[in-house]
Amino acid sequence: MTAVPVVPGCTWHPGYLAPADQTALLATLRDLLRQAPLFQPVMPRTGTPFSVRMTNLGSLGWVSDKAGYRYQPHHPVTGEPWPPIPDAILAVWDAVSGYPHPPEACLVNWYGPGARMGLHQDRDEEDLSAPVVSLSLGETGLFRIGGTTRGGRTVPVKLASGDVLVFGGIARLAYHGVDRLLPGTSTLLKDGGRINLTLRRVTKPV
DNA sequence: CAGTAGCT
DNA sequence: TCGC
Repeated sequence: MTAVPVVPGCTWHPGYLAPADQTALLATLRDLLRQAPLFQPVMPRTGTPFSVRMTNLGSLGWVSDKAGYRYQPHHPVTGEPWPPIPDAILAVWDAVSGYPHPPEACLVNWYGPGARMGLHQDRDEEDLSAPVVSLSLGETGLFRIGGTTRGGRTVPVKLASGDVLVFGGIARLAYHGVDRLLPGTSTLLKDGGRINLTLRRVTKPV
């Protein structure tokens, strides 16, 4: 498996998932999205909506609303527990994370045309010793990752469908985001757009 | 168009 | 301040 270093602590696995596996995973996701529909998060305090829609799988899911960022065990709209993380996704974590405990959260970010994600840190987890594992499906996203402070150099990565990105260790708190999508770069999603699955360990294992 | 300041 |  190709492992491309991006910045120290961050490794890119281009084409990790074969096209047939991407199609199968997408079918699984579509089924799960019926149980845990996409919702539109908003920024704390201001209520400014995100341009991505999201949902979660796993025992804990990341949400953002006017009260703040947090992990919670239930869907904010339906009140139902998040569906379990499918085995095909857990297998990716097992293969690339180097972490001996399963992820608790699989954040599903759905990028429609024009959606983006400003530079930010993932820092709402209690266990920062586990890496963040990201899996891309659909159109290529212009991803960017830098250091642990704003204002430093950042490195662009074109994350295509099937790519896996891992950032942990010194890169666990790296600023990262998605500038924009490259339209027409994938036919996996009929209407275009991109799905990003982000796997995280939230609590410290007992 | 990338990167950042500055906003509320 | 995971947006603009």
